[in-house]
Amino acid sequence: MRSYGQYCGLARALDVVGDRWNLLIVRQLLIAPARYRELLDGLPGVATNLLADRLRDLENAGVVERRLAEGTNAVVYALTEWGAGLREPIEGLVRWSTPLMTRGPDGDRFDAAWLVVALRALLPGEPAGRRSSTIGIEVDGSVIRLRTTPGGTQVEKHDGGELDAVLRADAAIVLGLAAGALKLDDVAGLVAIEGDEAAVRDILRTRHPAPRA
Amino acid sequence: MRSYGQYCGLARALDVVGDRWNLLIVRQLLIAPARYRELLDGLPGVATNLLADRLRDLENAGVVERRLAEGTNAVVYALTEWGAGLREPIEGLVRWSTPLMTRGPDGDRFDAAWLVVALRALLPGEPAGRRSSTIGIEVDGSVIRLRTTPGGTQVEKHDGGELDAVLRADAAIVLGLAAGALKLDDVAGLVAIEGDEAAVRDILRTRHPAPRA
DNA sequence: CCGCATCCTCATGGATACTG
DNA sequence: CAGTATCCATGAGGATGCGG
Repeated sequence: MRSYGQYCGLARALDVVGDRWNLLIVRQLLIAPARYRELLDGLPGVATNLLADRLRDLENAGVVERRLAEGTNAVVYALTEWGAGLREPIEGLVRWSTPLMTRGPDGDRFDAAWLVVALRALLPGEPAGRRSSTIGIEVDGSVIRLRTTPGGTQVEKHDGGELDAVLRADAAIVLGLAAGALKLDDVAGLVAIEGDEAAVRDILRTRHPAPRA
Repeated sequence: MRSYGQYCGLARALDVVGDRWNLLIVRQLLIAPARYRELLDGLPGVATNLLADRLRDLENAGVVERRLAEGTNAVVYALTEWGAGLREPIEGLVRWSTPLMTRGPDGDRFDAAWLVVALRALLPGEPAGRRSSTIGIEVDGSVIRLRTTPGGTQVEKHDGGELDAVLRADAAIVLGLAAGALKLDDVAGLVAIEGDEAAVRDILRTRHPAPRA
């Protein structure tokens, strides 16, 4: 990218990550380190030459690093510690975007893994006096796991294990609930809950302040 | 801009503000509402047709609004309430960028007004038990004012009035101090302080956690 | 002057085919 | 699978024009 040529933190940050696709690549790596092919699949619409270019740029800038998967010679892309620091501004953009998400997917593609980033940005408000629980969010067949502890809420892909409850709904409903734009009782017919419903209500209670359109 | 076509908050946010120059325009309007010509001057490198295009885009998206200056028919651009919500992700990017700023302005252009955004992003950590004070930061002939209150720190352009102290240094030093990368005693020869030095040290004490390169 | 609109050139992005 | 190479469409950047 052409540099803005401005001695300003925002301008220099954008010199590094302002190029098209760059922050979406970082989003994918915030979910988990990934192979080239996984990135291609998780970034529908990207051209393969662009992905290769951007990964090189981000590596040279110190945002991304190539690792070798254990034993094999397979390359795995991951964020450096500094690159992982982009989580904060990215979460800020996700919170800011909630008015853009309420109209639903329209024709846009969707990948349930993106919810790992979005729910983490939207859910963990002040850790009110909550009890610990583990609930699953099932969207589009995939399950995201939320683990509530007194310190905050962990959001991960679910890879099996015990769940106190499972909430099943489509993406727009889940995001609306997490952002506080929807109340569980308002969309009762569109949501299925199995297990400890009180734990689900509890986890949806605290959140960051949401912007208004 | 071409939409990413992804039902993801980050992607939709970037559909709105991811285009080149957009976030820098928002930066200028976070400093203060501005006329077209002021934006042109505060955004060195932008082409005038691009600025006009982007302002139209941002207005259609609901980020920016045109106002009429009192009495006159002069157009003033300002952020909507939603647009002002971009302050959080922008401040996150500014904090993330500190490793990029320590090498100083190379040949980059600089405008002291940009410090209003940067210092606000870097300085207000937890409001430790500090006393209230008003200090000026003079960089490049311009003065920024920091008003410390128990609730936090205000950062504004200085338009006259009482100051408890004035710190004079160049931009890289000021940013290094605000980010915590520099200690006042380490750069004593490069900084001039007039007035209540203890108030200056006090205001530089609390800040956000800074990322490492 | 201010607030844009037009025109032109060139760098970048996007889609697809190809290679180690 | 993990990228390169190629070709074409789009958009940025700069100069300039023009009405209020």
